[in-house]
Amino acid sequence: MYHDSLIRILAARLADAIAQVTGKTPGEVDPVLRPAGDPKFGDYQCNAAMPLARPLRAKPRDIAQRIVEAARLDDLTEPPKVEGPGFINLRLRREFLADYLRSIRAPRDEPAPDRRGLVRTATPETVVIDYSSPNIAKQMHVGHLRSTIIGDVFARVLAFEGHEVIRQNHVGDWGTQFGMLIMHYAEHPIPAGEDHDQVLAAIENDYRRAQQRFQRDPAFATAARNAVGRLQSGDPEALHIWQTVRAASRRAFLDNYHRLNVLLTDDDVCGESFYNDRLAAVVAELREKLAPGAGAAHDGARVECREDEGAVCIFFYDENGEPRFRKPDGNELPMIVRKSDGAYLYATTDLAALRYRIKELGADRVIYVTDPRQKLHFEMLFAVARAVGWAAEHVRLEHVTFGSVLGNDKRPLKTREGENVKLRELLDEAERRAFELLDQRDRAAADEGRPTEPLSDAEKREIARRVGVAAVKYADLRNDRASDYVFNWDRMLAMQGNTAPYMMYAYARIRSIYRKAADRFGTPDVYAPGVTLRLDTPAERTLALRLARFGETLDAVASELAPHILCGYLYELAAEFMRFYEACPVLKAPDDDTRLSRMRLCDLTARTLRLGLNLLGIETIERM
RNA sequence: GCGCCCGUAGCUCAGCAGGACAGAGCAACGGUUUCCUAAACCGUAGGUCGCAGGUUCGAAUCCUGCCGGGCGCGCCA
Repeated sequence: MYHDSLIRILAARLADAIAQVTGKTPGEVDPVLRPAGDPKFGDYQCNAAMPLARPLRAKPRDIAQRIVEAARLDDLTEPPKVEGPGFINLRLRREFLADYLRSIRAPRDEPAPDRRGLVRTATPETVVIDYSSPNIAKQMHVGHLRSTIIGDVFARVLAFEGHEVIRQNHVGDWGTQFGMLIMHYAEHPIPAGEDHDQVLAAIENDYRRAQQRFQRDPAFATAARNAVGRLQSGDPEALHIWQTVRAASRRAFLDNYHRLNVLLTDDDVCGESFYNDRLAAVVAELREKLAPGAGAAHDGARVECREDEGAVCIFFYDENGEPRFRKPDGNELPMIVRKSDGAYLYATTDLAALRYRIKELGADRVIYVTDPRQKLHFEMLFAVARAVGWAAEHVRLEHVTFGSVLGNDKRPLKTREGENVKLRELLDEAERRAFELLDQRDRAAADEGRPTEPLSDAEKREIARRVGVAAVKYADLRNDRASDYVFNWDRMLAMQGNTAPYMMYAYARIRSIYRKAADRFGTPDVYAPGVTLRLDTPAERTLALRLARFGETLDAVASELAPHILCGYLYELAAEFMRFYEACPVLKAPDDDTRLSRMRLCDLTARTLRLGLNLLGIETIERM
């Protein structure tokens, strides 16, 4: 059994050797082990020798040679080669690779769901992830897409690694804007109906009308401001309207989440209103613990809470006593936690939320998935949480940002009318296009006289549904989350290259092989003890190596919170499977042993694709 | 003004804890179907890594400056 990732097994051996050469302990040295830049150099390369040349006063190639001589690698690799300026090139032995993969047991011998041989972390943490967070009384649009699906991948991956994940959907369900809506619905009926998204669209429309009236009708504006106060003091009519609007909004959100195949449920909703009755206490605590002079000094830096121009503010100073944040006029910039009129702000709510997450939910780590414009806000928020003592040193606070979705004009994606593209319209369009493509494909096959497995209309609709959603999500996740990306229908649903359908197709091909195998050979047990992996051809070996790297890939995805690394891996895996598929007949393999070996490689590939795609929140399909 | 982010092939993007000639997909051109789904596979062509310096045995990657684009900066969220 191998519980460690391939790269860690190799790195440990090399660290021992480098320690011998340098006279340090293995824990002190970095083997600088990387996947080989070019397959002709091997599978991995160790770049540790070059930087050692100066301190050891020796030629890098000589050092490399000494490392190679000290390293005990013969059970894992072919004899290492020292090449170029001092690279140590490593090529894994076929037997080791086969052995490593054989330690992945049959699904029936693993606890469900399939972990594909990967063990849970030895140091589980409680991780709160704040993501999606739409505002009520408005439909979800592309602006919510990234936070929702990126945050969802974090939730899935960290839970898979064995952490306790608590999802928090911090919906915007409180604020002055609801005064307008309350006044509007005092005079008009609140929309209702079966189609939750349509109901919410109608509410959003009413909201916009109310906003317009707010602008030009001073009496209405005053009434709306008063309505906020009525809502806060628990006036039954105001409360009823607010609750109805909130419930309608949440129903529509849940429909969207379900369709997007994200994990968020109604239980994960913990909106701004949840913190209302905690705000006063939070401000009181800040005033007490961060009173000027009370000085919870943190490595010289200082955070203090005091009144300024009638507002309760928090000021930040660095170790030299200089303000950490400044306004354009050069004066210091505080975080305001209570306005001069006594009202609280979203900064106050966020402070209450962070306190709740650490002190009551027991978070060791809090991850916020929002756009980068809020960077300054979170910098302040985290500084306060540290200074006031809510976040102990071991608690990690992270603001994870993502870029914008752009249209072809390189401006944030809008409809022709200049509105945000609604999530629902986006998914409808994706499904429609996927269905059309399926039809085209079948017609083309018929024209060329190629046989196809006939699909019923219901099957086609289901395939189009899953492919459409998968294509939208994958097209987003495959990009580095920090960078903006240009949204393009044709590219996304072209379904060639690095797209979800490509990987789903690879998966469907494997399932098809297994269906045919069952017809011809019964159901062979490819995980039986006698079945060995024969990695005789280059295509088989390449595929096997990729399969063996799944563990180290997931480690990287989790530690860098980078879904696109998983996308890249799955694309390489699918592409290498496609090459294997062309080069190595499975059902018509030359002999029984080879056939079973290849079928097992196929199943390992299918399991890896399915697990990997599921971690991205994408469902596989048996046929397409 | 201060701070942060971005600039890699015609297009869309990887690579950026420094490492061997800068990778992929799309588009272009050419090829593959008696064989497990051609939503596939193989091949050709295409780049002064925004510009200029610096550090280094070695820079797309680190540092500085400049050019171009975006974002943030007190009672909104």
